[in-house]
Amino acid sequence: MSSFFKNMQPTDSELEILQVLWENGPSTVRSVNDRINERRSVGYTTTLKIMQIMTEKGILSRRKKERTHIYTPVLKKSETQSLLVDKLLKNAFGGSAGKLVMQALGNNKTSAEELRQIKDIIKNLEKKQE
Amino acid sequence: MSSFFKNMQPTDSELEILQVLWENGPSTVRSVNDRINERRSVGYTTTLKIMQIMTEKGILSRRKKERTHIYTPVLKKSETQSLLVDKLLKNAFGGSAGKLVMQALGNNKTSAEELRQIKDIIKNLEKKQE
DNA sequence: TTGTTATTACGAAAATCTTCGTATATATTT
DNA sequence: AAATATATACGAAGATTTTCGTAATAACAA
Repeated sequence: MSSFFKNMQPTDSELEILQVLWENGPSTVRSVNDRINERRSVGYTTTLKIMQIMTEKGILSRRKKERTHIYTPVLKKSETQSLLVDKLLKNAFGGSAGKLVMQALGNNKTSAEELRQIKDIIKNLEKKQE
Repeated sequence: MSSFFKNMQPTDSELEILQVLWENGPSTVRSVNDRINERRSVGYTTTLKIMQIMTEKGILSRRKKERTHIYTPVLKKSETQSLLVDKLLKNAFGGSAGKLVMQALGNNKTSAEELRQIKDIIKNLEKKQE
């Protein structure tokens, strides 16, 4: 991943928008704003402004499609998630992924399927450590 | 945990200070600032100000000890970590702890000991699910 | 063509964060 | 007691975030 993004730290509002784009794919401001308004009330121009700023920052890109713009996240979902996890790890868990994992597993319900997947990952990691 | 703290979202600077307090126990501004200055240069009054604001917000408490103040985090380390994990979970992983865990384990080196502990946790969770 | 609607651009206000300078108070030292 | 050192309080500047209102632009409809 380009080192340019190492310092990307989306704000809460920006993350809210990214989530919509991850779920729905490339979208117009209108569409994103409608989606957000299902949960809380925000003006159209507010969402527009934040998406414009995100574009300036390089978090989103856009292309003209007839009279509107279609916005797309520059980084893949997993890349952004990775940056966020790394940041939390560094800022609150002294870099220990294990501690973070235990906290996440302990406080939340995780499906049997996911638990199985996690066990596979651990198995692979242990194999590497030998 | 009191619902009062559900919205506590320490900023990066605040988290930096919390980390020092977690590691060193209740401390003076001087001591925290010295610790931070081992890694980056910040003025004493900057640290003082942030710790004063954190006290106003209820993130820290303080007591007078002779001529200085001793600051202490109001929440335990694990409680704050839990809040931060929950927030990241909600904001970036659609609530799926499994996805977060996989991301954290995949991108980072975790000690054999920690992997063992995580397996224990999973074992217990699976037991509960049956 | 003239009015209506949907979209983007621009600018600005309010809130918060980060930083530090200066003033004040309280010890400590000479 | 006067000078020095240390700590807190206060305020303010600059940056960023969040929120909208208003204006300009472009498409569409009557």
